[in-house]
Parts: sequence; C-alpha cells; structure tokens
Amino acid sequence: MDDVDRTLLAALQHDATQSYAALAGQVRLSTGAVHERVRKLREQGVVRRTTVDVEPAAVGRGVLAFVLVEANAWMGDHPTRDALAALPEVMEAHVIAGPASLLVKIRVGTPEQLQASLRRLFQVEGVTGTQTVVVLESFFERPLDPYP
Amino acid sequence: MDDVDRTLLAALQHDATQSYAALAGQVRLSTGAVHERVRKLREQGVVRRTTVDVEPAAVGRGVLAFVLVEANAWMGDHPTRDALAALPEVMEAHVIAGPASLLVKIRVGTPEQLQASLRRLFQVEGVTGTQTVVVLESFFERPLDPYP
DNA sequence: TATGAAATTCACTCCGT
DNA sequence: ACGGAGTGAATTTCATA
Repeated sequence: MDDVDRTLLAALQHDATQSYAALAGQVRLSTGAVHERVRKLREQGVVRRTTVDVEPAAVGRGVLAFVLVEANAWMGDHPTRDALAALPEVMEAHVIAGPASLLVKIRVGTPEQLQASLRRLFQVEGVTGTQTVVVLESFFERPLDPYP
Repeated sequence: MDDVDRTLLAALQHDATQSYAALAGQVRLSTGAVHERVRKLREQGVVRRTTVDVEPAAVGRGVLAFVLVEANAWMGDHPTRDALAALPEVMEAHVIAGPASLLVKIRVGTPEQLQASLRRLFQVEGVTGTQTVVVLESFFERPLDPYP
C-alpha cells in the first residue's frame, strides 16, 4: 500500500470504467504493472467490489431516514443482524455506543412506507423504542478518500 | 424503467465488472439490447457512476461515527455545505428534521482523529453543539435494492 | 515488481427487422 | 426496441529483466 496504490484507489472510485491505459498514464506506469497492482488490491480485499451508484429517487426510494433503536437486551448478535438484513429498506445497521443500541439507515419511497418500516423494526426481538431522524436534504454522500 | 432494467441494476450493483454478454444471459436479451439499456440508464442519471468499494480499515479509516450537529441558525445552505465538504473525513452530510440541524457521517483512523474532527465541526459557522454516536460494529452496509 | 508484446475477449456500432 | 455480425480497443497472460 503505497502512494501509487492510493492514487489508483482514488481514480477507480471516481470512475471505475476507465481503462488500464488511462490509469497507467496517471501513475506513470505500464498497463501491465497497473493491472497487477489492481489485481492485488482486489485479492487483498482492499477493493471489495466494483459497483454502480444508483440514484435512489429513480428507483422509488427518495425518502431517507436514520433510526436510533433502543432495546432491552444486548442486540449486537447475529439474530438481530439477520432480522434487520431481512428488511430490504434497511441500507445500513450499526451497533453503537451512546444513547441507543443500534443505528439503522433506511431508504423508502414515501412517508407511509417509513411508518410501515418503523412498525417492522418494533417487531424485531428486544426492540423497545425508536428515535427517527428524517432527512430533508442530503448535502453529499461521497466515497472514501484513500489519503491519510 | 421496467423489470429488466431493475434486474440489470441489481446485477451491476453486485458486480459491475461483468461483461454485457453475462448480463444479457441473466435477462435473456442480446448483448446489443443490454448495451443500449445500460447506456440509457447512465444517460438518464439512474446510474450515477461506476465505482469501487474500498475497505475503510485498509486505508486507515477504521473508526466510524455519526454526529448530530446543533446550530443557532439555519444550516441548510451552501456555505455550510462547502464547509463540511472541505473536511475529508465527512463522508455524508444531511439536513434533518428532528433533534438537531444536521447529521454527518465520519470516518477516521483513530479516536484521537475523531476528537480532532469534532473540533473542526465546532469551528463551522453557527455550530453550537454536537452529539456523537460511535459505531462499535457495522452489521452491514449494502447497495440499494432496485425492487419496489 | 516492472516492461513490452502477443493472444484473447470484449465494447461498441451499424444495419436489418 | 431487439438481434446479429463486424471492427477496433481493451483485458489478460507471459517472457524477460
């Protein structure tokens, strides 16, 4: 993991469709060398996968909310994880230190669907309360800057 | 935007490196037809870009926190946005309805860097307080499911 | 680990339907 | 909108240093 790798990661995050030749130009290396470096970054798990970024509103998921979930028992275990993973509107789920047990990020299409989602959250074993933060506008959501 | 497009979006989110021939097989269409559909999804902005998913811990950003930012003035304007965008550790910034004005997602390397980041947040014009939620473990972070 | 070139596969375009 | 074929460009592999 040197500066060349970090430059490659930044370039790939910005546009993963560019050719190895284009990447090679940015780091002054041959295409073969860049190919090998990217292969290793994938192999090591530094690059987890190549994806596309989908506009949420275009697929009927224009409502974003964060929910703090309170519980009467320890929720940092896998049954909880699986219960949350079964809800497709839950984009992220984190075990937290602070005023609640879990923090989940939810994307739905309408306020009614948000209400329905909260109802489902309450049905998860151990959940005793929720505090919902509704997003009015997202300033930005951006990829990780690989520079320390 | 029909079921074929949604299937293509899901497939591309799972692995954007696969060939058009492989995508075509999943939707029982020719490579030419798939190529045209994906081109239109990009053109319409449904697909915003193609990126790589980088493991945060591998680039020295293993500490995740969410911060509720309280303010003494309306913060839903662009000077605020720009001030937050200037902080590379801020991954997301949202204007919210609820107990605070903004919600930001932060990735840093160490608890010390988190402290330094909070100090910088306080220096943003109008900020009067923060409530920090530190993530102990992330259950999952996943892409948008394009099915309604 | 890098280079440069060879071999193979793929993206992209065009045209017919 | 879809299918199929053709062409140029890309990925991928390999020999060499």
